[in-house]
Amino acid sequence: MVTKQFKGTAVDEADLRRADSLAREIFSDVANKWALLIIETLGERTLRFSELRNEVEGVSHKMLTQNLRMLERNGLVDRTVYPTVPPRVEYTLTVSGQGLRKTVDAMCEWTHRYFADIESSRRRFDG
Amino acid sequence: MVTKQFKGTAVDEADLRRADSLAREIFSDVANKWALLIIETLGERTLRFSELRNEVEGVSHKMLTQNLRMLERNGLVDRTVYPTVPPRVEYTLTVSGQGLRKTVDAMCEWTHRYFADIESSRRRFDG
DNA sequence: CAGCATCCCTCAAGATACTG
DNA sequence: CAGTATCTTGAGGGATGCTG
Repeated sequence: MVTKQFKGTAVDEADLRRADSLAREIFSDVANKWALLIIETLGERTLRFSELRNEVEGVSHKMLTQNLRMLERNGLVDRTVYPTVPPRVEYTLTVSGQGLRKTVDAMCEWTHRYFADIESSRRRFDG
Repeated sequence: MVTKQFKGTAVDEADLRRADSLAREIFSDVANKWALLIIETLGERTLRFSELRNEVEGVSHKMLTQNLRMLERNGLVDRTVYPTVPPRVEYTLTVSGQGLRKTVDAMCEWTHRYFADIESSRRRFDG
């Protein structure tokens, strides 16, 4: 996230600042619990809204909608509407979404790897 | 994050459920903007509270304290207090903290890699 | 300097209800 | 079924002041 400054070169620093603030904005969008859980749950599958609702433990209708819109806006998920009655809407990760998913997978692996450490650290801290 | 159920084996399902809910709790602690930015900022360095405050763009005194406590509790950062006047407190990532940092690095790389895609996707969506 | 406590307010998020 | 809109609440987070 740290942007090199290239001070004294021809690089326009205003551009760098814009890019940096945009990067932080993307990071803020993506670095939140629900977004990451949705990405992890989607994985390589295609799921309907209601299926996601069931699989993402504890997410409300509203939060799911909001986060899916945000992920769609950033081009991380594709949204396909089938104009049937009742409507059917399917979500799937895009290429960039899959890319992010790999990093979320790594976070999950990290959780399992240090699970015991974390648990004991908590006990030490709390006691 | 998905825990295999091993249905019909000797594995105690209650244990699995406890582990699963703990994993989700850890994930919720860690998967938030400030925690990840702090981890990324610390990197391989050792920083004082005030240095972190300056380097983590936009973080308030209170949020920084809260998140550092949380990270300390989970054993991701070490906190060293030098009993001088005025006091000096230094923070550094632990081994597990470094492990998580690698995944955050990957997220940052992802941001830069898909930066242009995301920007254009946003324009398409907003227009 | 770092941390804690207090106050206060905004906005995030749940509940509910209505539409295509 | 999926999405949007409205209302309401309370927790998140800022500002301030005090302490070791």
